[in-house]
Amino acid sequence: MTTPSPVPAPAPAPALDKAYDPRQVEDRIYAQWETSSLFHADERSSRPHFTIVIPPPNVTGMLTMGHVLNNTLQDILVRFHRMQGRETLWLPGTDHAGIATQNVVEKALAKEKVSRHDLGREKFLDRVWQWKEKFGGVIITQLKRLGCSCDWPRERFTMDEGLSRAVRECFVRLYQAGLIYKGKYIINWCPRCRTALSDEEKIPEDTKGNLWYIRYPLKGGEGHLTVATTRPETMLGDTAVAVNPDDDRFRHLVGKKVILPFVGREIPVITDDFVDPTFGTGAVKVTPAHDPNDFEIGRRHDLPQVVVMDEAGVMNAEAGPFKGLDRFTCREALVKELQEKGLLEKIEDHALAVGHCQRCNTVIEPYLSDQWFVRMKPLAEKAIAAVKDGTLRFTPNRWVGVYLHWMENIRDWCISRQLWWGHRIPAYTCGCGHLMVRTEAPATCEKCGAADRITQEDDVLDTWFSSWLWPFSTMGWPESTPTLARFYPTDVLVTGPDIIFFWVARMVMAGYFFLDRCPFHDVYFTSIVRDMKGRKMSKSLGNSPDPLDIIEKYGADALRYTLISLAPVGQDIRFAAEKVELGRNFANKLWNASRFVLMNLADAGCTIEDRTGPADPLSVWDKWILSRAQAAVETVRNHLADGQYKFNEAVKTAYEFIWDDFCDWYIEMSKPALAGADPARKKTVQKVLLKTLDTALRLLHPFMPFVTEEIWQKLPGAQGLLMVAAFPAVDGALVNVPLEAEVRECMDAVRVVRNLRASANIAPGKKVTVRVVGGTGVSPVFERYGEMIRWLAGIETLELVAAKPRGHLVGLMGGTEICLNLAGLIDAAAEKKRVETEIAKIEKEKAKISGKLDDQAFVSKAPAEVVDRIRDGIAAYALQLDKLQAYLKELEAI
RNA sequence: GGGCACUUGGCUCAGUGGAAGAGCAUCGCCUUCACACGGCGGGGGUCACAGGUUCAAAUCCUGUAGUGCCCA
Repeated sequence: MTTPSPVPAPAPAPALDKAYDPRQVEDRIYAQWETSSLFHADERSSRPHFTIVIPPPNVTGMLTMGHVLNNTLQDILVRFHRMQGRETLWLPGTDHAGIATQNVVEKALAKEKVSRHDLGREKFLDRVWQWKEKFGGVIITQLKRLGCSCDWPRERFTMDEGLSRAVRECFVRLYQAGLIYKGKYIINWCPRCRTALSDEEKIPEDTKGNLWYIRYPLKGGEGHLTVATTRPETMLGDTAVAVNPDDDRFRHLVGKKVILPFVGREIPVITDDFVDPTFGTGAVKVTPAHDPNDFEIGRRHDLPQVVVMDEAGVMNAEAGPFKGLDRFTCREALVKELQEKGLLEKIEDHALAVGHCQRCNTVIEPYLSDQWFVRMKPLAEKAIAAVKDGTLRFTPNRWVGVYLHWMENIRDWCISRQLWWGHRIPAYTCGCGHLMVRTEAPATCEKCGAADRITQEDDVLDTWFSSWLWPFSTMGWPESTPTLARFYPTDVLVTGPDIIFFWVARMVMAGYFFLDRCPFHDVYFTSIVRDMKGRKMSKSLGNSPDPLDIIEKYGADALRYTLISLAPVGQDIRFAAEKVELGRNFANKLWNASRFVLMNLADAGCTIEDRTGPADPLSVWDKWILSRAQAAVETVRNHLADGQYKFNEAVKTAYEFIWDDFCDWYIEMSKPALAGADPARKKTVQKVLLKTLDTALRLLHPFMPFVTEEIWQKLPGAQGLLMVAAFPAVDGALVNVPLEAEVRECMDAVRVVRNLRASANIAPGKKVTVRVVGGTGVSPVFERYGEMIRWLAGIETLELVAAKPRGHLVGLMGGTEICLNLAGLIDAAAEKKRVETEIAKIEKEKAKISGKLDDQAFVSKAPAEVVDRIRDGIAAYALQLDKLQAYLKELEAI
């Protein structure tokens, strides 16, 4: 008899619907979680913490498949650690996305036929804020649909007051440290956005262009000097022609002057090491105001800088006859004119990488202008060391190379943007010319004392200038808050490799500079979600399914499961919405297994708190599933450990445990006991079923939180919420490896019989007679576990016999003949064919390994264990062949 | 031009030195009292190609081809 449960018998479990319907569950469960306040991290808690800050999505953004993957991974980690009792903070928020947001609002204004300039800066910003309040942050709601367990009351926005203060503080400190400067340099300019961009925001695209060979007439004489260029329109801004100092072809021209066509300027022929004598003619035009290399040459030779176009990419007065033309129109017109004047020597095809604006894809113009920069080299040192000494770990590890290459060749960061939406640069200039960098606007000029002549910089800062502070600005920095003290540094950053420079690297630098701590110890770089043709998902291609539609159709758990199982570490994913059926089917399988368990628990009187003990007559099958559960728990824990992050392996383990071990085998094994006459046995099985289901639900919860929570709460004895129930730990006492091997043998026996049944087309419900040849001792599993084998294989009579009976189909388990009685009704021809195929297959396998033994080198050098295994294998095959051939002879005799 | 990754059954992908795996698709049987979003069983691959290391290579090395990404 079992020990009576100390807890009063719970009410009979409610019957589950026949199929799982996520739409009836998800919103309700999420509301339950949210109102429980269990997403909230308490900074007063003394438990060890686990912290993740969300990569803040753009406030204009909508949930994409990329977000789904990224945030599901974070949620898995967060839920996994929360269930282990860590004080867990997942800090959410959104990013103000300067250019993107300004573009969106400007587009809306355009419909009213208003430009931002019509409104003026202040009114425009009011409109942006209005827009943000109304439409911004839709993505937050969408993340909730996904099941994300963020600490929502802590949600932050990069433009909110606290973070803006952090940005100003950061700017001032860097300025005071001499790491911020302002100056006239060549920067990347987007003529459509009309702002400067950082090097990282310039996207190079391979383009088929041309190389134009242009003749510059020599001053005061006959002839000309020919230069080759990919951008002829910039010739209007040329202030020199340069050749390599070692190039003898041009030696006689150095120091002479040439006349710049169209504008008539006399420009010198100079020498500079930068010039590659093998490119074009070996002579290059020098345009210091429109090319970064020419800019450097210009500085070395003190050349004038002539800007020939305006901020919109339209040629200005310096362009002479081409004034007022767009830069591309100008190119065409200018080339045509050159041709007519006989100054165009030739045109060659030339492939080159043209920079495009990350936001609007307009061709970037290298442009001379006054901008603010951060000196990066000093910041990079600690960030390099962190990765090299293992303080900071990347998964997959290969991104270390990319990171280090960028860090070690780091260039100064252009941080000013000619936009309105963003953090305005906290620099103030007095009419007297004095510059003041302050976190708050100075009331009077510290130099001349004037109060009414101070103006703030018009420009705003690069959006990433606020994002790089995200891991600590969201926690209240520069104040020293309890949250910061408790939860910084964070643990893991989960993000895409596409923003390794934009964000990851810069966060590391900021973390060290401002807090002298690496902001996280692990970075997990996610896969990129592509369509089935391998193309990146994008709005313009229209190949990105809306995750919300998928959630509506299949459920959030299904989407989470499918994406995770498709995402091996470091590999891109090919995704199609139909694949989510995988996850839906799994959720349904789990639902129905639970339904079965709950239906069979009505009279059990046990709860999930009950353990099986000495009083419970545990069968081999009970012990088997409990042992399998330990294996699954251990594997999942290992796969999710720091530095592993094998999410796909982890979820696969849970899947196989639930589907294969629990559903396909244990549930089937439990049926005889549940229907049997032995109440003690039945009670034990009920306990094991409940226990195993409980473990399975806890194990799977981080991956599929909704369905597991919904089911778990229906389990007898479940108290509170699964999301804070303990994650399973391995119970070593339940691990039984030899027993698992024995059960595997039973399964093999069952499979052999099922196989024979299928080949003879016997209906599943029809019971059969099976005779095992060899009598006692040959195959102990039949003696010991005959009862279960009979049940699982649909056998009425199972006998051990000394000799192979007639009129039976024969199958082999190892060398043991398993014979299915067909009462002589054998389709001899079909059976002969089956056996012949089988023989051929085994012979092929045998031949494959036999060759090895003939090789002396193998026998002498390979480990004995390997050689033995091959020997055993050959012997086993030989035995099987013997039996099958004998059987074949009998068949032929029929 | 340089670097990184990938190339395994029809499709999508696991598998890092010892007898080729999963899911989907496909074929056969079954609407059996958890589940047809299911069960049982089957078929299907000289692991891109060529060399090399090793007793042994899908796995390690070199090269070639193709694909993708990053950098210049």
